[in-house]
Amino acid sequence: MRSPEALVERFREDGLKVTPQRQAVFSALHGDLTHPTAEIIWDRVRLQMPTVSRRTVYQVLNDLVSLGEVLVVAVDNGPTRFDPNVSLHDHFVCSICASVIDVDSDERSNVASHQTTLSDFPGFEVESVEVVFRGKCSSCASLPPASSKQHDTNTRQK
Amino acid sequence: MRSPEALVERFREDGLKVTPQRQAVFSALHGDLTHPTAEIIWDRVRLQMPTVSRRTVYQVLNDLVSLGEVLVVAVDNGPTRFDPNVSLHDHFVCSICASVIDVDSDERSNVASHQTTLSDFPGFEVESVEVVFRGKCSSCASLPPASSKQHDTNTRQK
DNA sequence: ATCTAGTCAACATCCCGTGTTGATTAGATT
DNA sequence: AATCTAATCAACACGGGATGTTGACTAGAT
Repeated sequence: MRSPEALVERFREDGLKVTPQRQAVFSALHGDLTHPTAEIIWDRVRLQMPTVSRRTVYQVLNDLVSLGEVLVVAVDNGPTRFDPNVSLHDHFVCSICASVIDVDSDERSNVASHQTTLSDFPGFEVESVEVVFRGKCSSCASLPPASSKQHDTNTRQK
Repeated sequence: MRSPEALVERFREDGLKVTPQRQAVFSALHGDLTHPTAEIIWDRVRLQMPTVSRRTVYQVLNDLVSLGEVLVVAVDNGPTRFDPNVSLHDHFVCSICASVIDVDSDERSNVASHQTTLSDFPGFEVESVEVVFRGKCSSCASLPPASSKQHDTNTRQK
């Protein structure tokens, strides 16, 4: 995602109005590396603009995705997470706290070779490749040394 | 996922009863490479057992996931998809028809090097790595040569 | 034959996201 | 400054997916 200022340009060029609500979403999302949900962004925007509607924030986020300025991170079954970082990178997903962390992949040359593998599938058009690491983040890995239930995949934090 | 017969053993060993409903889910899922949703499995089971409840099918699927016999595929925001193939493989996701296709990855040695990359994150415990390819499957790539809307990311099939 | 886990129906509830409507506000442009 | 029109708002309803609840009943496992 470009800077809020650049997005103002972009929106104007596309004939979209530059409203305070949209700008508030721009700055709420700018530089965020935590892959927030729409609800989180809404909460954040309301701190500065208490009357903004949920609908509008969802709308602006979808607009940003449609423009390719923001990516949707699809790594779990929870609510949609948004990623303003559209440059090439991977993700680590903590199986305990569900946090998503960026992983700069210097080894994308290796992944590129995966694309070669897909040439076994004639007619398929590969547009992107993402690598998802799963496991425990440093916080969750150090927390409960004992009392580890096995296969507790039904547990989900609220 | 093991064979329905082996799962019968497994369930008995774990003190779980081997009911016709559970066995029906076993065979409905066995050898399925299409990553079906719970609703699809429910429909399939009802062909042979019309009175089975939705609740029970969801329950059995969760049981299978908890036992590690079935994996959950988290590649989009739609309903949960189940994968009875627990061996090491990757996925291709069609951005048009949302179908998920297995990709045998002979290059997992490359991906292993990604795990090395994560050593930059002290304290993180990587448990699994998956590669997700996105693009158009052969069917969807050949269908509409013209009339391509740009950035139509809001469109979703029912 | 008994004990108890499973199952069932028929609800309700929750979450996430979107559709609707009609009134109002306020960018963009002239 | 006036106009046109997109955008926003409130206050809803709704939809899909999944789970919780209750109480009665069924049927594995021993």
